[in-house]
Amino acid sequence: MKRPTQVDVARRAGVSRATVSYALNGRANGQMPISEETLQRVLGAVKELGYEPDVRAQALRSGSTKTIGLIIPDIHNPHFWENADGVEQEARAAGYHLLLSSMDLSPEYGGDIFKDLAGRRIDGLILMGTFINQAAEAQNTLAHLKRRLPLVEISDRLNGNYDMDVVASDYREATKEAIAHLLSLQHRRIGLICGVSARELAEDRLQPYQDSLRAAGLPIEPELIIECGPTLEDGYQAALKLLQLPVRPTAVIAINDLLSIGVLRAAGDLHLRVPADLSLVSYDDIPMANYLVPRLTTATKDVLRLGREAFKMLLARIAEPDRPRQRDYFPARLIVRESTGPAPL
Amino acid sequence: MKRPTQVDVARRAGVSRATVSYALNGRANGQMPISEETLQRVLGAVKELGYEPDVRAQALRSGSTKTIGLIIPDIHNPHFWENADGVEQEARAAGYHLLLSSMDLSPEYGGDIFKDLAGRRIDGLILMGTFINQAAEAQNTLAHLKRRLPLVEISDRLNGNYDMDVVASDYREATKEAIAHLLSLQHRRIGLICGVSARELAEDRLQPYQDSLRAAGLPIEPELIIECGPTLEDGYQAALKLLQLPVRPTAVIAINDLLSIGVLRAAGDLHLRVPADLSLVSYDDIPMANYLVPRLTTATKDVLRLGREAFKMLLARIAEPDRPRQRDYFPARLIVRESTGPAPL
DNA sequence: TTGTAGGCGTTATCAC
DNA sequence: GTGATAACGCCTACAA
Repeated sequence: MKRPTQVDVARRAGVSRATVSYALNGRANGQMPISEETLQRVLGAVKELGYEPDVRAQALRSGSTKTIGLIIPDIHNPHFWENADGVEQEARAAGYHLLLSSMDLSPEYGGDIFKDLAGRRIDGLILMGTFINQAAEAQNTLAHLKRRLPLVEISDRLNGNYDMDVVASDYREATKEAIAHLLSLQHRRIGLICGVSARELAEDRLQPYQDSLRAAGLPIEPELIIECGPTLEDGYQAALKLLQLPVRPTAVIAINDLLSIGVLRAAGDLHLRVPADLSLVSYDDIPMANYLVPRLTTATKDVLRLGREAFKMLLARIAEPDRPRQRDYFPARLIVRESTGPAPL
Repeated sequence: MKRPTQVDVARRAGVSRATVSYALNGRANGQMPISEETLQRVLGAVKELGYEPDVRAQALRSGSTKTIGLIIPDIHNPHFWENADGVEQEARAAGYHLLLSSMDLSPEYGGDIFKDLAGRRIDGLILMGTFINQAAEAQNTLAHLKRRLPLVEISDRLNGNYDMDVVASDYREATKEAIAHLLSLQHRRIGLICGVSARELAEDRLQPYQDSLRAAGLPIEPELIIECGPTLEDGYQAALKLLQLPVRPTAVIAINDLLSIGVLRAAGDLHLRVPADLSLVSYDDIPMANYLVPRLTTATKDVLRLGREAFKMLLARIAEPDRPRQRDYFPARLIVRESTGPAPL
């Protein structure tokens, strides 16, 4: 069963193809006036035939696909879903589609997305995480990209290397808050579980962690900082190692809530109670964080909003490719719940 | 900066457009032989110019977009993400893209996907969950759809209403196992938290729950069955209600692991220990289930495999639209971990 | 082995 | 106001 095309509609309505096109879109632009009667005839024919414009042809002709790409670092972390949610909400409202790709699925820099956009399938791209910065090769690709494609970054720094639009929100201040919080609870040995898919993703926590400790006159002990991967198991193993140190830390900062679930599990295995024996702070405030036992003390970004703003920015750049670079910053803050308490004696 | 097209490549290589096309695709079919030398010239030109075929034009011409749709019921449940993962893995390998849509994002039957396919943007569609069956209107839409579009269902029943390919896996047997497990632990009051986005999604647990209890000579008490929504908070509230009943159940079955997290939280709030005071069984075996405290006793489907098989089936149907209906069944089973134990006295 | 020509369904530019 | 006609970039008979 073949689908009806504009030609069929035109025939059915007794007009030409061009007229059909005008009747359907031209009106919106207020450009081409169409007589009310023809309009109705066309619309009628459209309905009778169940005609739907072919997006592919439209895209080919108009150059725009009404689709944007979104690259996230790790599809298994709920944190990034929320972000995608925000982008999607806004995109949907604007009539755009979302092509989601995750770095851990397609390791070589979201290969598929890049291929897609090379085939002009997307009108713009939102990148999450400055980790793209790491490799020189990626730098090149990106610089190259920026010339052909509207790009927005959701980042943890306002001024990355590229001259591109950015919606930023970092955990620097929140980390200072967190350390201050732990210090005020008399913690002096504070471990850090640094498990992300790329090192750069953790800079905004690693740095202030060290700074704050130094500022408090505490030593930075390498054995207290564990780098690992981004999975639950990674968090679990890292915590196991950390908590079996000769002198156990009394508090642990895990770099995200997902890892924290692994930490809680490790604490359980070692018969440590949280927060009585061990305090735990993490980041992201994923929906689950407030339902775990204990509820997590965690830092939060308004991640939904971040996504929405990123899309708005992208849309603006699509509309006006030469506008000046935009930047936006949203603060994060610490939410104290139940996983932190006074250090054991 | 305009992108290079086939014409540019042809000019650069000193051949005609057709030759370029043959050099790039014809070879695969073994149809059109091309001299090695020309091939190299073309490939060289492609590389120099950084030419990438325009997928839109290819799609328009060939009628195929190499993209399939996937509709999942609830984007916030990790369980469905894993499923999508399976589909994506297989799809990627076959050079297909995935357009993901979730019922809770676009309530009217994955509106976007349907629009996409109307605009011929997808070559096939995978549906998750027989819940689509519910409304008569949806029935119609679907029957209509099946005529134009390869369709595969990932379902909990082998024989749905439509004559369409299906990859099935239900929790019937696993539920019987679960109840038997609980009964053997001396539980006699077993609550059920039935929180899904659509009632039909729970049939394979609700039914055997009742059957098994009856078979064991136990009454079906309506107050022990709570229906609620699919979110963490829903699970939490439902559990709170259930656990504050005049005569408390000693065991609870939550219809999925996400809800279970809410249940654990509620138990915590009421100072009930799991499994000492309360046993908990759930379903899906999301990655987190094995890291929660306590680790969840839960039923598992090989959900990754389900996704992969579904895609393979879809691909086969795309290739051969009139092949006989295919069905596949994969069993689920119960994994006993730490959240179940002997009933308190 | 390679080139020519026509068409996929739309939209934009002209005349009428 | 409306109707031809030419692109958009690619694929594929068919002819050379």
